[in-house]
Amino acid sequence: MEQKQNAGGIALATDALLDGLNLAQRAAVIFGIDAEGGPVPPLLIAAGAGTGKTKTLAHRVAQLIFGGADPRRLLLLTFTRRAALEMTRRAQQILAASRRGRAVSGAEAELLPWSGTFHSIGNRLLRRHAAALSLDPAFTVLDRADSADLMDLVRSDLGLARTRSRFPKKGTCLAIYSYTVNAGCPLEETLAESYPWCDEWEAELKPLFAAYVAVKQRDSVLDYDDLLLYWREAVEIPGIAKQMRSDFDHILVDEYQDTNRLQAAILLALAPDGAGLTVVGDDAQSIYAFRAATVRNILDFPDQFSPRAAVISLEHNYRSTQPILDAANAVIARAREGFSKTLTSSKPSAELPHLVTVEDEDAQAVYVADQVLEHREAGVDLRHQAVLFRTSHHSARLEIELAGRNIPFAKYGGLKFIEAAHVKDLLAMLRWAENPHDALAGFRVLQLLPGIGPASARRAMAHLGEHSFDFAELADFAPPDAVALSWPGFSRMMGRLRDGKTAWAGQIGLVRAWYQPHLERLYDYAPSRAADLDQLEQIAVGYPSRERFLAEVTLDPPDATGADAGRPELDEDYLILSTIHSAKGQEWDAVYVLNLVDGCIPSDMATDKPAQIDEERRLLYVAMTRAKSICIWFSRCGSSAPTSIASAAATR
DNA sequence: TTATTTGGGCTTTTT
DNA sequence: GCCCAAATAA
Repeated sequence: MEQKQNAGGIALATDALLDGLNLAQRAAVIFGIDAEGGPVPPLLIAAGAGTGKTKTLAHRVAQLIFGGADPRRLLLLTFTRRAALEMTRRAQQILAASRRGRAVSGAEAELLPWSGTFHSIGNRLLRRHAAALSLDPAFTVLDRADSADLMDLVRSDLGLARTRSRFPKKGTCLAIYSYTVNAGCPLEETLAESYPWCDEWEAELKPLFAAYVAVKQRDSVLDYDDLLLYWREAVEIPGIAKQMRSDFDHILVDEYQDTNRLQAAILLALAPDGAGLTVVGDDAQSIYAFRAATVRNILDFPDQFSPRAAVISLEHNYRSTQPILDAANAVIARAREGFSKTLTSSKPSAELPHLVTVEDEDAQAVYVADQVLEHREAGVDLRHQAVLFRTSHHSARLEIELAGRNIPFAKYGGLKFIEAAHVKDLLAMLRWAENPHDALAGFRVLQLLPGIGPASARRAMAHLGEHSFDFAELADFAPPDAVALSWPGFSRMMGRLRDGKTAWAGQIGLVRAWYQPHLERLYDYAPSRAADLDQLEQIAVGYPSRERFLAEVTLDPPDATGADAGRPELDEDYLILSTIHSAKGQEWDAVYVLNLVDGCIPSDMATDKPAQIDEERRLLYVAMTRAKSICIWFSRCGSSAPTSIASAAATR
């Protein structure tokens, strides 16, 4: 039994912590952590698919804490909140298993209070430092759809609504803007590189984006990109940077291959010499270039520091059988750049992955459904099987087939619960109450009243602005005659949300009581929509304040399917349908990959440049490496171009 | 000024 | 099949 002493004389039970890890994993867990609690040099863990990345990172966290690190001064940045929770859970388990848990968990305080996505951590830090950044600490956060709506409002204000030919739609405008911000790439270049069909609108887009930024500032609203932008701005202010650096002793970043330049800049500012910084990722799984993620971050990481940062590779795969890995390796081997590594498995198998050629989508849907049922008969639960596809609508035909056969399923990566109109209505009321300057929220809320359209809504907001955004003053606004009867009830309700006497716990009830008749008037299927709002209310009671609830729900929306919110009909076994992007980090016994057809994978929109083809290749690689023992791809009769990714897989 | 209808047009992936 | 702008009705 190996024992070390740290400065405080506490024994480090190293063996217990390293139990069940292979050599490379152990090396990654203990790298640079000495018994004296001295500075820990920067480290890159290049972890291939299924190599125990989460386990290794969780052990490293535990090791740090054992070594004396304060878990409250540990920053853990993950790609989703699900990943953050998983990491915390496992670190806690490891600590408990080594009978030292009480030393760190204290009361019921969360083990790692600073774990989450870049965006949610940014949100919290910005509120903390709001004053120094001249930010309103009550700022509200716009989700993707809200941001697009705001872009649309600004566009009509600028008179860009009626143009000779079709102007890019709001979502496209936002995507372009977002890319320029996250990649730090000039508009002209962004258009030429990624949005060539919008090239002719450069002269209009420029003022549009400038106005969009100005309105966000005027209204104290931040979009997703702002959370990163302001954060970077904050770390460029010496006083704030110093504070933030001294708040965290260690920073661990998961899925580093999918971070963008802005995120890398923030990290570098927080840890200029790399001390305490650990990043984990797999360049072969970089699939978010469209969101300005750049694989350069992970490829260039070691050279950011002097001396160079250490790199430890994990190449032993515990998930898939060797034949599946052979096929996956063959796919990725054709990529042009990357740390080369070859995954090996400890699970030999005679069962080869299958490439099934079908006549058309109907045949594909029938075949998948047959196979799913067959595997269930053989003992593989539906929840251990997943169907993966490139774009959300690729599963449409299959969904019909599954419904027809009564096979329960849950779909990830499709519509989010939060995007439903009635949910947005309710959230807009709360958001407006939180931040009366949030004109977008106000605009939406006001138009819920029958008889109030864009023009009256604008007037009402102007009235509010003239009276220092005091909601009590809404009572004095003279609405159109048609609204005269319903106005007092409305203004009273909004006023109570901000009068300080109505506790957060009661606010949703207040809002819902007012909203119910409007819900029934505006939408079909009111009862099922009301049920959604029940669910939202359930989620809301878990948060201590309106501000926390609003931020969390927009930064980490629950799924439409309610899979983890526990809808009763989904408690039983169900099949997983998911986009490949949303399948990241997950694994299933059986995986079916739809539409290995030129135009689908690779997407017909991503074949212009070799770099895009490479990303499609990595996407297929991610899909294939989700499978533990059964992997079935679907190709189409008469579509096997020799250069296509499909043929690389088929050579197996 | 608001509410509803009609017809043309269509780049995916998500924090 | 959904989004969006323009036309029409109240």
